Amino acid sequence: MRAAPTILHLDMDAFYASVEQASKPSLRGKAVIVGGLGPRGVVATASYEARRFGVHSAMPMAQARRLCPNGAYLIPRFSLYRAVSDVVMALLRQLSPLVEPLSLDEAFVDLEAGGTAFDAESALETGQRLRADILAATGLSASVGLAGSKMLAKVASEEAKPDGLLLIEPGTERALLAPMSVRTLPGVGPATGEHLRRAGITTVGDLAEAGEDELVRMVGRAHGVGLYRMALGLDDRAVVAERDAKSVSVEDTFDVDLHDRVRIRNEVQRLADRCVHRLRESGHSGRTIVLKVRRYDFSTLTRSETLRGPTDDPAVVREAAARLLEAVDTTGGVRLLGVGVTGLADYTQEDLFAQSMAAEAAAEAAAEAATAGGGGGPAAEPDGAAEAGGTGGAGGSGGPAEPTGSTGPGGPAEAPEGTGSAGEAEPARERRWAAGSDVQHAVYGPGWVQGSGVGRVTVRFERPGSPPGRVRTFRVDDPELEPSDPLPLVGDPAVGEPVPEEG
DNA sequence: TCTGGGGTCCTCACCCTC
DNA sequence: TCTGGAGGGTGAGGACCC
Repeated sequence: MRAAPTILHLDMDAFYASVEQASKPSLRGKAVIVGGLGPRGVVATASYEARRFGVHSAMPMAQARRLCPNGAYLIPRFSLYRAVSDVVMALLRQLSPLVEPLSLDEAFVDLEAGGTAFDAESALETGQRLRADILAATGLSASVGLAGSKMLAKVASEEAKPDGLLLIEPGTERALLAPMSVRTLPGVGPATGEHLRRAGITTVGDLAEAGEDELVRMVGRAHGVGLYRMALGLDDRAVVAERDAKSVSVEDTFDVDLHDRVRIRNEVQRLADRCVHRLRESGHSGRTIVLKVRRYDFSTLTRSETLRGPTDDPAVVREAAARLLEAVDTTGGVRLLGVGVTGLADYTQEDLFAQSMAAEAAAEAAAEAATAGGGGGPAAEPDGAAEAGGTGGAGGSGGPAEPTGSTGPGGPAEAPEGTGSAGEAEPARERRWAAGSDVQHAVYGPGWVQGSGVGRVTVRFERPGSPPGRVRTFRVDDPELEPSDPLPLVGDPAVGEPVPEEG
């Protein structure tokens, strides 16, 4: 029996760029590129207009600017994207409790589990209604794929893009997949694609013909078996609503390579603090600390250390990261540093310590209450507190040090939370306005920064739903100009108001 | 003007224990 | 007592995804 095509894959079209176009009416129909604007930035998303110039995600910004010199280049506004994503995910959850978000703009939905679809016809209806609902709620277009498995639903939505819907009828999978490039399949990236190409395998049909044994020989057990099954259109992975995070990390690429060892150490400490901040926000602690270093030549290495128990203590993570850094040669320069924590838990070593102390205290109290002078002491060592002597860590630099009893609960006061730059008092600095960011002017109202430089900032005054607005230029320190929060794309009560023409 | 950030999963090597 | 193999934990790196 074949599975009914009731797995839905939703993919918002050019999400970040589309949100920017919806929020900035003057950019509709124009090439919009969202990404890092620094000297080492890359493209996160390009609008379909920009893609016509050859711009695509993960491309270096400098290259994008050469290909599309007249595009609008904007920094990402994640808070707005997250808000829009929440609206979309809520619509999906009305269809089924089994919604598996993959990112802000993508998700799988098991329609059958939600009772909203049971065959091709009802699935198509649901998909069309969903696209209409998303458009009404956000003003954005989405593509929908429907099939009997996650892999095929994703292939379908990819084929449906942009702004389309495609259902893969059960029984037609193999014929549909056969002529497609191997790169269509999830898990086949540039390296595997090239590996297969050298063996004369370029299409999904070639993969199926090669056979499982050959694929396992070429790309390894897990990957080979998976590829072969996908080539046959087989995929029985379930839609999973809740996934536990497995790691938390932060990293920074520097505009220019760092050479100064002291500066590098300081950056690692800052990253460790940021990482712990994120770790705590997510309600986790972790046992393995990972330091990532990308050197001047783009070679990347990681060093890790596993502690005896999970921690969310900034001092412990900082010390571990510092120890790991000591073992890394940074001569020549460092372009990226990162600190991460894996082996996540929802308790800490300190919790266990506190538990064992409480258990001991209770045992002592009980013993005292009994006051039978025998004094056998607490019988059982609480297993959380019992620590085997050797850490068994081979090789490494001195073995993992203990999670410093000295930095107990509460953590050190000097740990800066968040990303703030070194907390020295600085003289008043020229205000900086990032392209694409939201502003509010006392006279002209809401707008966004189109560009800035030589002491001037250019602002376009428009809002979602308004006609394209006018551009005005101000001094960067104009007191009437303030940064502001993004406006909602749909349902902004002020949208009816005209944008002031003259001031 | 080369190549972000935050993840997941897999593989391999090495060491240790049973 | 010695030896070999299985299997787990750890550390490092690579590929991939959005």
